[in-house]
Parts: sequence; structure tokens; C-alpha cells
Amino acid sequence: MSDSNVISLEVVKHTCHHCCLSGLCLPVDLTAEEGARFNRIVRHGRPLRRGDHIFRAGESFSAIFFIKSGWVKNYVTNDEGSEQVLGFHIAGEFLGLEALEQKAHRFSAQTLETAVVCEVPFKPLEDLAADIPALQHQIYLLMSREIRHEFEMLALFGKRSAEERLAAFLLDLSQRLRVRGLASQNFHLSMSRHDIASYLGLAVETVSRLFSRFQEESLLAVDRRHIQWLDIQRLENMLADTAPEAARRQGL
Amino acid sequence: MSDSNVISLEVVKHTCHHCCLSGLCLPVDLTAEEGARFNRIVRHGRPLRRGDHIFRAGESFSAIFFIKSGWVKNYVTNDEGSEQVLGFHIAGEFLGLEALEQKAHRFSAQTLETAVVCEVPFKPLEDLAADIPALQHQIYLLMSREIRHEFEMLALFGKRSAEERLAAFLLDLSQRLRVRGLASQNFHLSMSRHDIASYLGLAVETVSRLFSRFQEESLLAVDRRHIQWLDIQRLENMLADTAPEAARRQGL
DNA sequence: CGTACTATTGAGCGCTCTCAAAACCAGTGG
DNA sequence: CCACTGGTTTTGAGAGCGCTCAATAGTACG
Repeated sequence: MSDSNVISLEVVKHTCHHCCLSGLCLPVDLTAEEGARFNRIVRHGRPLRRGDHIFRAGESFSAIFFIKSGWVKNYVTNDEGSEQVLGFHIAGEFLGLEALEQKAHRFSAQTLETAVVCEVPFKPLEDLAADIPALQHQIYLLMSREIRHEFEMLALFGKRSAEERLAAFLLDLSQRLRVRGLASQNFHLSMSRHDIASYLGLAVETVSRLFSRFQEESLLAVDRRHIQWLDIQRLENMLADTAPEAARRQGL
Repeated sequence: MSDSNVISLEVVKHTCHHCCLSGLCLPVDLTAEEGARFNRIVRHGRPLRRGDHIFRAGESFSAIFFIKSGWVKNYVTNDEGSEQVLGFHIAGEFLGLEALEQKAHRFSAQTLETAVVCEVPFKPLEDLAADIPALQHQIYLLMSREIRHEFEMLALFGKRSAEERLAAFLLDLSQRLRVRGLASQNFHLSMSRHDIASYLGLAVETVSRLFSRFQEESLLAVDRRHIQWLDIQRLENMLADTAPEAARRQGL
């Protein structure tokens, strides 16, 4: 149904060491033998259904997870039962890196639609990386990317108006889809308005009103969860005065 | 003058491989020979004066930096010249990890007071880590901690009121000071109200009003930049309904 | 077709921003 | 010692953005 699904199904056909490493969008030089060793430690996952959990806050950590297809949201739940969404991950990204230090997950990860996820046990991965410098380097890059992305999100949410936050959120998603080779001008949002609002620190009603206004202003066409860019330039201009955004567009 | 300075001066006396690694607040098992190899790649820094830059956004990346004493702020500047503060680092923390993937710093790092910083060139560090599994593991932990902290900050800023943000900010600082063995009930804020406001996404006036109100309510005693906790329990209660905060208090 | 859920739209209020001014502090020079 | 200057912090008054409450509309599913 969504573009992202159609395309990501192709990714599934790849061998897992290829897709897990190429998911980093960086060149990886492993010999066939090294690739085989990597493959032996990866646990290939069955498809998860919408709403399944990959892990929950508090569970002990033993592996990181690579998303081969589908969308995943990270969130925490407070005492009153309401949830705070911390982020979204799409095909080609890793999950669970925050848990390494304390050996326990800090938030829950739940699929937003049917998803395929590989599990990469960390201890074997670490041992293998000690043998294969290219793999070790790749893990550093992976973690660095995560740190950078979170800093950029912090920058976005520091000061901005509701309008700017939503525009930034959509452009960030589009950017990440494009980098992965998925449709980025015309895509399906797997998350609810509630999830988006929680992530952006806004009320659901505000998000809904903004989607309506963006459509009125012919910035984009919204059909429930389907988004189509109409005037990406004007959306980018909303954020043009911020260094990290501008730098990221060049950098990636 | 500030408690943190007095105590951190002791840290400076340590040999650098000891303080850089113990700065992680985790046990590191290096042999004397391994420690010596580590020491050879570290460039010990001269004291930096208030306002000096450790690096600037856009500069090419070649090393990470360990703060031996003092406070540092990270920020980006937009086209109009106003700055967005992304975070603060204190003695015992590392800087620059976000730059690894793209080989360029994404934000600027500036000292808020006199500071001593070690430079650890990354390529030699990586090569050394490939030889010393304990060091490699330590770097993973270090990066994991950074990812976790940014996620927690994202959670804090997602939804909260100005009051909750400031309380969370102060408690986070206190927590980090305590973990490093510095005075955490009675400390000096090196950053201006402007910096705090920028970081929290609030107006300077709002931050100032909140400090006044916290003092009126006998939550804490504020004397310009000096902070003293009076009723830490009530401040924590402001945030008690949030899982990640509660979990962190246990975890750290 | 009914139920439950999600999304949209409207009205009114409150928190936080903006604008403005005063107070306070540190440093400089008379 | 005091006046002067530039910076930071505090305090006040008014306005606006985004939240809350409430109702309607659209969608999925049995």
C-alpha cells in the first residue's frame, strides 16, 4: 500500500550481512569470509505485525536490531499511562544502541506496520568487530550518526513554533527516506496524529490544524496519512535560518 | 570560586589515561603497558579561558575531547546570528562524538569558564582500540551513554511546561555533578540565563521568573548563578510521573 | 449497520512570548 | 571614591500562540 513497503520488500531479498551493513549507507569492505562470519551471528527475523514490540523499556539488553522494512516508534510510558514518543525509525536504521551502557533498554520499540527486523547480538558483534577493523569502524559510524541525529532533533525542538516543528519533522522524514532510496516526495505516514503530536510536543488538534493549513496553502497534499510534497522549497524556507538543517542538507 | 572548580582541580593531577578513562565512571582494565600506549596518543591541553572555542561548527573532525575541568556549551548559530544551545558538558564528559560519521563538527563547543581539555585523536584511538578489547568496549559504552542522554533530553523537552523543563534541567545537572563526585546540592551555574533559556526553548524572562518563583516557594535558594537545593523532593515530584527520569535515578 | 477509533474543526482560555523599563553587576577611567 | 558604560538579570503589562474542552466527521472492522 505505501511506497516504502513496496520498495523495502526488495531490500529483504538481499543477504542479511549485506543489508545490515549497507543499511548504514556507507561503503563496507568485508571479504566473503568476513561477511559469512557476520551472517552467522545475525538472527533473521520473522515479519512482525503492526503493534508488536521489538523490546520494552526495562528489558535487559543483549542485541541491537536492524530494521529491514517497516516503521518503528520509540516511546516511554509515564505513571498515568500516557506515552511520550521519542522518535521514529525506518527501514535501514538500527535500534537499541541507547541500552548498551546500562544493559537495559530505556524505552520501548513498537512497530507501526508490518515490519521485518534482524537481531544482532551485541557481544558476538563486538568480538567480531575486534577481529575486523572495517566492522569496528562501521559500528563507530553508526553510533556517531545516531548521536548526530538526536542533536539535530534537539536543535529543532529547542525554540521553534508548532508550524516549524511539523515542517522540520516532515522534511527530516523525507530526507531519511531519500537517503535509503525510498520514495521521499510522496509517502505514507505510518504513525498516527497522536504519535506525531507526542513526538513534537504539541496537541493532536494543533497537528491536525497544521496539516489542514499546509494543504490550504498548497504546500503539500494530505490524504489521511498519505503525504505528497507540492512546494518543498517553501517548507525548507520555513527552516532556512537554522544552521544544522542547512548543513545537514549538504552533508548527507 | 565554584565548588565544581575546586574539586575538579584534583582530577587534573591524575595521569591522563586514568582520568580520561575513569571519566567514564566505569571500571577500565588496562595494563600498565596499555595505559602507556593510550597516554602517548593523548594531547594534554593547556587551560582554556572563558569563551575560548574547543571547536567550531563546520571544522573538520580528527579528535574527540575530554573535559578535565570546567563547563562547556554546545551551540549552533543561525543566519541571523542568534544561537541555539544544544547542551552543556561538565568535567568528566567527552565532546565531538557527533562529528565522526561526517568527519566534520555539527556544532560549536565553547568553554563557559576556565577549563582544561584533553584532545584524543580518533584514528590512533581507533587503531589502539582494535588491539585492546577493553578500550574498544569502553568507547562503545561512551557513545551509548551519549545516545541515551540525548534521548532522555528529547523526552524531557517533548511535552513539558516551562516549570517542568527548568526543574528537569537542574535535576539533570545535579545528577551529573553527583556522578562525577562534585558538589550537587550547592553549585555554581556557569551558563547565563540566556544560555539556559535557549537550551530549554524558553524566553530569558520566563527562566528568570521561574528562578524567582522557585525561590519564593522555598524550593531552592538562588543567588545570581549560585544554586542551593532546599526541597529537592518537591522538585523531583514535579517530574515524578515520567518513566525515563525515574529509571535514570535508579540506573545511574 | 453499529461500534470504536482516529481525525478534523470550532470556541475560549491560559501560559509563555514580546516589548519595555528598571535594577544590578563588573570593569574602566576620572 | 564616584561616575560612566556595557552587559546581565529581574520585574511588569499586554498580546498571541497553542492548549483544553467539545462536537462533528470520517474510517476500519465485526
